[in-house]
Amino acid sequence: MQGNKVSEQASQATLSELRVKEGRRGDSRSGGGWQAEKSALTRQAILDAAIRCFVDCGYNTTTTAMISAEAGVSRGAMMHHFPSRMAVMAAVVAHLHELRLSEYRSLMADIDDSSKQLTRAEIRKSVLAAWEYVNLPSFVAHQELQFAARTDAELRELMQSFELDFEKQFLKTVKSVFPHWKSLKSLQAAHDLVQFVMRGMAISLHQLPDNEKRVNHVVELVIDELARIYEVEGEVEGAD
Amino acid sequence: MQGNKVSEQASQATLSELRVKEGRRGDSRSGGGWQAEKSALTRQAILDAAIRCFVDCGYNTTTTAMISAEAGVSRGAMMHHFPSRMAVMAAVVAHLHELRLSEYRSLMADIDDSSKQLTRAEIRKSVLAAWEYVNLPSFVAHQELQFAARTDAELRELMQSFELDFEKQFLKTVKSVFPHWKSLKSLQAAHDLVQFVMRGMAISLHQLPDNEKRVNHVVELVIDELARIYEVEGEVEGAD
DNA sequence: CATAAAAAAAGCAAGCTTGTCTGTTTTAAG
DNA sequence: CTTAAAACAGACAAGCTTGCTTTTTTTATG
Repeated sequence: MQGNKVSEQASQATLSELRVKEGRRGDSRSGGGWQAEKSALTRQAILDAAIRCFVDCGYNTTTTAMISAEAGVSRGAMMHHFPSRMAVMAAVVAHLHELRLSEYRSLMADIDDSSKQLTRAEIRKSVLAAWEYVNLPSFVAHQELQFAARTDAELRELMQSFELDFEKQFLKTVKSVFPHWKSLKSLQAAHDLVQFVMRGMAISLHQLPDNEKRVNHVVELVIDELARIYEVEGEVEGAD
Repeated sequence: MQGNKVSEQASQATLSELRVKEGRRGDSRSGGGWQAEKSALTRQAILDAAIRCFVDCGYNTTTTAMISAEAGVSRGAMMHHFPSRMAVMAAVVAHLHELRLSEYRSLMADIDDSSKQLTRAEIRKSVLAAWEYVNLPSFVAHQELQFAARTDAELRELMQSFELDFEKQFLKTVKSVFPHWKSLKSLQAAHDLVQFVMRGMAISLHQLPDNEKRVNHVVELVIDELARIYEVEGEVEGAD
């Protein structure tokens, strides 16, 4: 039905390499348990492989065989860790939850915080960070899941709690980066504006011409608008 | 794999009704050819059914059997009109191209045009029209196609020319509604901003809480920004 | 009415995906 | 060394989807 090839051998070797890196036998100086460690290792390999599959082939067309091949493990081994396809998806959802938060925080960490006043340069950095963020594999993979969840009740229910928590943590991160933005209401709206624009661009850019110029122009508009919001409402405490 | 039911009998009867409405036999007073008309009728029924399937079950999980059942025709009949699954998709793409343009123009037609100066009320109307637009079944169905096209080369190539033309017609419509917006460059950017935001909201709103309030707030921000852009650049001819 | 063509309906084989089942290897423990 | 459990590998049947083929019905035409 579809012929997207995932990275052929790029990551097949990863698991093996990690295995030998750990010392192949009897070398369980790691104390606690080499078995558990190995188990966690293949688990991670499967989860990472699933993310790559989502990015390259999409959620629906990703088969269990595809994931196991990409991870470099047999289907049997995979079914041992995850008894069903949906079990893999559930684990991926949880994995992406942490990964995305971590990556976003990392991107936002580059912004000069704790300055007394919020400058336009910092706003710009945060918008560009958001743009980088939606171009990460983790975001694309999550987008595949979220999009599929629209018409997949089981997946939707599975993701629901994670989505809620992510929203909370996401906004929390923004607040910590912009502690001088007083009005929570306007900050929420500004955050939403940025996220909506970024998501819309991330989807549209795949097959549009001149996307770079258009994206840059819209990014500038968003920066302008954020600066305006901050001026008007951001400094006034209890304005809402 | 997934249990979304499309409207059970809502549209099964549609085709039959249309058929009897036309007079069942010998009543070919329509002159030119009842056969061709009937053929076009089932064709339309299949296309409309496919759109409903996309909205309810998504592109990937929509099977040929699903479409034919929803359209109220046998799979054999469907294969007669469209020799393969992808042939149906190609026809749907072409159909949606016209449908979406028509619906968007209809939504934008409510705006008081030909007024000498662009008012904030008109800007508001256009933004709300864009929001209505992305909530139409036609848009959702197209979004399913476009999203699937990211990882489906065949579908992507199929849609490419339509996407380009749609962009052109889309912007053309905007220009005709806002003839007083002088700077084409800023109009393009404003249009992009609105589209990106709307697309982002349309995707996000499916599983977020308080979406209505948040959407409304962001809509207001976009209106503010558009008004600002129009003030700054819109009136100045040849500013770009 | 007869005939050819179009349209519609139904059946069938091939391929793919999932989940389970059985067998083998590796690790931990006595 | 032996044994139990975990991890791994591969094979299998069941179900579904697609596209093709065959048969029947409907329409157009002489």
